Amino acid sequence: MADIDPAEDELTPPPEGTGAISAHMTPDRQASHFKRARHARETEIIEDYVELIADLIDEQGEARAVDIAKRLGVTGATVNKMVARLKQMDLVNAEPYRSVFLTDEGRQMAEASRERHHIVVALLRVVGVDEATAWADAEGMEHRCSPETLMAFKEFVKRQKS
Amino acid sequence: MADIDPAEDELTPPPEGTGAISAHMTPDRQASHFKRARHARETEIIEDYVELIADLIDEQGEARAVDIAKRLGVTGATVNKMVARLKQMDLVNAEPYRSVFLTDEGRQMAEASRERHHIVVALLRVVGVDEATAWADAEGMEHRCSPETLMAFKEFVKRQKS
DNA sequence: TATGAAAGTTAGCCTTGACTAATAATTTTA
DNA sequence: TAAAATTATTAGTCAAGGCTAACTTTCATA
Repeated sequence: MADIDPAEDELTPPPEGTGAISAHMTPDRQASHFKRARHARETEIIEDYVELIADLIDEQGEARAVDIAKRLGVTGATVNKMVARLKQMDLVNAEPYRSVFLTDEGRQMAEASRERHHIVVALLRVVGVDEATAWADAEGMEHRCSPETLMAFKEFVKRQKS
Repeated sequence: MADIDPAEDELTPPPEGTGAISAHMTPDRQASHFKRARHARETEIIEDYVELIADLIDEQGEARAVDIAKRLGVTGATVNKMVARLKQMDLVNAEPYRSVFLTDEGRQMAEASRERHHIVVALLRVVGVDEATAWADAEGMEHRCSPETLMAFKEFVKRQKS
């Protein structure tokens, strides 16, 4: 869990757009995009776990490590370690040999994550991506859309449907 | 650098869609999505470096470690280590204390990556995302779109413009 | 209720991608 | 051309997120 410094605007004047860097881009601004991307990479695994735990609870009443492992395609040991981390972050409650439950904070994260997921799927469907691909691709994309982009997706989907 | 097994279809019948898992989804299929996502996370850093090196070469004639570091927002040491890895992967040519150049393979990857980037930006613009946000978000999203989705984006943008 | 299978835990290892600090090479410039 | 400044390299550290193997606990059932 690292950086992301928000105060990285208003810098040197933008370079003329000869190369691949576009007009509104500066090295520092670009650096902050990459920092954002690194941050997203760090949080998305957490979000995947939390969202999946929510799914399991809603579907089966509880989230067992073995099911988490199965769905994520990782070993039980990995799940165990990760759940410990989630617990430390106060996203889940977990006792040894018992299944995993979400804290309020965890539930909130799961809901948010799930909503983003659905919005991305809806957008993909609207622009012509087939169902299966939409679900597959949304898995990765949902974590990388800013609130602005998600809002735009939502609006756009709504417009298309009317 | 890991797995991704393609042969993960045609499994147990899909569960009834009561919970968050959708009709066409099975644990195994979901697992393969997550495996895909993990794989994407591994490759996207490589792609970011390669694309950036191409940008620098096109803009300034060469890619120096110090510039790569500046734009990526990492230290020189990190760049150094990463360049060594890229070299080992035959994506770049690099000699000690000299700047970095792309191999044919690297150049090819950069072009592909850049094209994806532009398609995603175009799509985002079309659905109403503002320029700056589009560039920022595309940075992360470009690596997570399947060829099918990118094709759909391309088609959709073309349709909207006519 | 004993026991064996299934699930959970723990320890130890590996790779990635970041970092800092120290050192070396190269460039710039006085 | 030397000294100073910049840039590159190397060594060592760290956390994350995987893994396997060995072990313990739980639970279903014979």
